[in-house]
Amino acid sequence: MQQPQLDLRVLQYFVAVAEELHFGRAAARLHIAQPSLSVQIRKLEHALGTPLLLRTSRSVSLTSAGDVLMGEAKRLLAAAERAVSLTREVASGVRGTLIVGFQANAAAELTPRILAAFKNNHPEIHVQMRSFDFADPTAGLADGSADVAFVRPPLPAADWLAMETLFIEPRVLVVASSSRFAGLSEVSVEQVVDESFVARKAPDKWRDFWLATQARGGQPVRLGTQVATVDECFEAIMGERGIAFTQASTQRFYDRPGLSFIPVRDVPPSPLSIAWRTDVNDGLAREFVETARTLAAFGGVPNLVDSRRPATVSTSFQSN
Amino acid sequence: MQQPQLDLRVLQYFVAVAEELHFGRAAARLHIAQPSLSVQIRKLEHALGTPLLLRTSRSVSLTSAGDVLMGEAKRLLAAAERAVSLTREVASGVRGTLIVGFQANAAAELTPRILAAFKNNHPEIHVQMRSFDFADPTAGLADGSADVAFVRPPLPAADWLAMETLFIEPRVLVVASSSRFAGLSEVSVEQVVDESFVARKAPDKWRDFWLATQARGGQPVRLGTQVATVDECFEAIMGERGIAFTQASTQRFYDRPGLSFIPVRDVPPSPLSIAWRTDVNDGLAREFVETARTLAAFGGVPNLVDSRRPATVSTSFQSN
DNA sequence: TCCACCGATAGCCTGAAACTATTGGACCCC
DNA sequence: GGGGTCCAATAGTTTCAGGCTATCGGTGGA
Repeated sequence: MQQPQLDLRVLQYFVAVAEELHFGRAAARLHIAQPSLSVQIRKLEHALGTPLLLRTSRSVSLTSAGDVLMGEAKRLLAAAERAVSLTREVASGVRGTLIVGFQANAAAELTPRILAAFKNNHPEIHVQMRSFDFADPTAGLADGSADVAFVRPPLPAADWLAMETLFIEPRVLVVASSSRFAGLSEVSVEQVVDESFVARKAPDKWRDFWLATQARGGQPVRLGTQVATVDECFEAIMGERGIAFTQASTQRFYDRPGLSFIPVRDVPPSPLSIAWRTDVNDGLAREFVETARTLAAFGGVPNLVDSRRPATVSTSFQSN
Repeated sequence: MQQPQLDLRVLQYFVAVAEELHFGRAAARLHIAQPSLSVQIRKLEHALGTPLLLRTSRSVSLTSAGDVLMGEAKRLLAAAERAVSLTREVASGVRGTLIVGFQANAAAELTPRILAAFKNNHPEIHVQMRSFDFADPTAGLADGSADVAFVRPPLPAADWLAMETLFIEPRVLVVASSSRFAGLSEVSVEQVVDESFVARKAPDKWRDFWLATQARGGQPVRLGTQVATVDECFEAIMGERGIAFTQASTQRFYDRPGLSFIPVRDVPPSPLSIAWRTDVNDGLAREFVETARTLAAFGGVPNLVDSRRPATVSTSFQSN
């Protein structure tokens, strides 16, 4: 993150001038003197490296850049104000908070719909999405830093953990575009058994699931780089430091030049589940789960393994 | 718009501390001295009226308000940066701009889909949505301040104007909840012919369309308040200064306590069209129209008059 | 031609925010 | 339990960004 070299106050000045198209009136509206305003706008233009306003001694008009900036500035200022009041409301307890843990692309296409529906039903609740890296497959539930989470089983069994599968999608192989596998319409695990695999820095059971050790017929895995996040993973793959399996939806969220996604014949699919803690009685979390279940039943995620699967409740791993 | 009393620089300071959970390291990362940082954070907390960080002499942690603010701050900073680069790109001509005029709720549920699809097909183009009040039913096309526009016919005929209907929806009557009409399942124009109507400050033909003068059987209209925007209109209605007709989709976008929407039996429906200028050869505008047409064919707007209507091209008003 | 309008410039002044040095509380370890 | 270390807070100083007033200069209308 760079220094934004942008000052919201100056942005407000600019919006005032852009709306009034008159430095004098804008200055009056801002309760500052006209010369101060002129100077600030000039500085802003200098900082951006482009004129924003065309002035004659009789009129002021916006350049196209100024026009764009005005729109952006208004949105920014509104967002800033919302941020302030949101923070105040959370602080004062007026507004409750639900922290939703997730990894990578969360529940894929379902995520925005679930969030929209939940916010619609609970406008007084602030939903905080929090991303977790591979080290915690429970996406924050384990240490209580999330109230509810989108997770990908298998998770370590724990009696305080409950989850419900929203959908099941196939896994695909990710390779560098330069790889000899790139462009194949399908591969089998056997074909890639001798390749280096990018491994997730995660609990053994989870790491092994993503290395598909079960499907290798006892063949040991050649380990490539270890990674903590999806981005690191794809970075490693593009750098030809290994290949990896991932859920099919990542192709739709992370596709980029240099990567190639190939269906795999004989790797078990990956469920996407919503999980929560059973040892805290969190009504909001339950409502969120309810919303997620409803939306999942609607469908809308492409390329599922079995879209007719009924929603079922299970405690981690095996049924209870 | 209030003064945001928020400084992006300070927000950046806060994010650094929130991420490092250590004033010394954060200060080093920001290239400032630790005491300066402490002071700024304290000021920020004071301005927001709430503690954001819990400090002991051995550790720093986030309060829930701090947690929320961190998320908001990151989004704000990212948005600020995007605003800067967007403005620069537009200024340098790297990024083209398409200005889309609209009124009220634009193309209703279709709007975000059209925008998303267009942005997907033209990631290098910045789409600027610009709202217009009733005074210009062409939503900026007339004076060239929009390249393409969502409009609601009938428009004044003009040979430089072309348009294409995306969908047609019924019109409904809007009244205050306290009105004797509120709660009726349906009304006829005859029933409300003696009421005061909120009139749009607009060209006669357009104003009359929205007063439904054609459907009144020659009865003159009692004019209530004159309004320039939808918000003003609903404000007037809630203040019982008149009632009005509006397109059905407004109910889904502007519904609020104090307003009541009632289907009307015998008022002609309102088409929503995409319009552009024929006297400038704007490829982007044509592409936008194309996208809109395609998405409209998909449907997805509830409660249409005739969803089987084929897309047809016509110059304003009558066919050409 | 003169005047009114309006943005830019010049010069001054104040306060916000940076810096350095130091204090004071908490934990660790012997 | 006392010395050492870590770390945030406080004190006091300095600098400069941004505000102000006064004025200039260019433009268009009367």
